[in-house]
Amino acid sequence: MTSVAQQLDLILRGIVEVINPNELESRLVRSLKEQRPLRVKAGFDPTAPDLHLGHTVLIHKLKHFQDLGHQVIFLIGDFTGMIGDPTGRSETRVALSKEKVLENAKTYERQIFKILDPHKTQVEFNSRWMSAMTADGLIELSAHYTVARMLEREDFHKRYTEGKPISIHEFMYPLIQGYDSVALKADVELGGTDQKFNLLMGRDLQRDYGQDAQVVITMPLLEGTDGVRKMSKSLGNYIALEDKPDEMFGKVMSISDALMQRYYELLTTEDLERVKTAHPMDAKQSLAELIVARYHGVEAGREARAMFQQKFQSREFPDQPDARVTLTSSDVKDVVAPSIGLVDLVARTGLVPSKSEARRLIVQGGVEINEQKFTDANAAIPLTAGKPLHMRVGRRKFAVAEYKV
RNA sequence: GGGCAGGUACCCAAGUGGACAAAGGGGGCAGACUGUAAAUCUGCUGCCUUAUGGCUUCCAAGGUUCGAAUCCUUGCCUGCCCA
Repeated sequence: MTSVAQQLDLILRGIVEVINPNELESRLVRSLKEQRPLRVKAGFDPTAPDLHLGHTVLIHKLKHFQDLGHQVIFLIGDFTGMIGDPTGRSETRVALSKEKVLENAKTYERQIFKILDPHKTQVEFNSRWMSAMTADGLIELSAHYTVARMLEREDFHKRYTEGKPISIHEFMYPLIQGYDSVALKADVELGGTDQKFNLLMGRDLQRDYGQDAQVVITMPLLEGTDGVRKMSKSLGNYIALEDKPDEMFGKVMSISDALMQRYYELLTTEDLERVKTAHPMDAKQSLAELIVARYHGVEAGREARAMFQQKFQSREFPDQPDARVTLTSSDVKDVVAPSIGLVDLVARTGLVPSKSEARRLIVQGGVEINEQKFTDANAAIPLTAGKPLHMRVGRRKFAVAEYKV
């Protein structure tokens, strides 16, 4: 086994905070002495099995522990996911069926095992112990914490002072997350900096339940593609692990140079000094290729890069368009001189949500056919069998429309 | 349980009987500029058959009115104060 100093070196890389560092060290010492791996836990929401790069900051840290021989626990908060939406607002979270939860879990595994070793990872669901808990147990659990302390949590505090609604059950979130640590006898819990309150709850509860308090390690939140707000699905600024290679590549390329540095720092082990001296665009392409390769394979990474260069740097029509449309004689008015309205043609590609949107796009100069810009929405496009139309729809979408008699 | 204030488009937020598909901001999309960058500037941003056109929107359901996001009634939801 690796020495404590070496372990700390890897564990502390890239983290924001350890609570508390001395405890971490003594646990590692004990673990080494007793030949007992630490139980390292990180929890994930079951409703969004669509993992994105933001999540991987945490998963990579789990991987570090795993590589050091510790027991990694990937906890799926299916029970917490079932009781409601913590951010309040109007959208009530739909309760997930057992089948759906299992399905989501499968999806999770498919994604996390691109990073973690499936044979060494313990996947848990908190419904395992929470569903079995009686109302008595829940009341007892709630008695371990006070409302005043609950309101210390930043978002609760903010909402409370701003007069925004907070439902009672939202208080159960941190409580249950903390109790998960009790149930799992966690030695370490990892989470984003925004999870600090919930992570500390685990420490308090473990002490109350007669266990050693877990060590808490917080990781930075990765900014989304907008470069400002944290990466999240609901903000739409995310790069999902299961994004198609081209899409993933494109999203990475659209980030700012400053953000690129950040991505290199948190998502790779590349030398940051070398990145700074490289041409920003080359560096960005290399980053994009690296990330695509990690989740789709080396070959896919190379292809995505080539495709990108073709599509956007050389402005060539891609080998694989985003949509293909086949038109037949039933789509045209006059079979002798077949043609189709431009708005209809664009709408038919399915690359715009409505005909109004198609019209707007055309008027604003966002549509090209065979490298010629068309801005008259009412234009009729003549069709010839065997001569497919190569269309650019918006900035980054391409379609091929073919007329067949 | 009582009193008060609210519920407007993806989000925030104006509007308090007709000129409202509804100000403004954010976000998004497009154009220019570029390195598909970012920043900046400009435009667009409910839907539909050609549009000086039609249709559906302002929590929900009724009602008043020639006409309602705007007034009335009931219901649902939220916050504050009192119990």
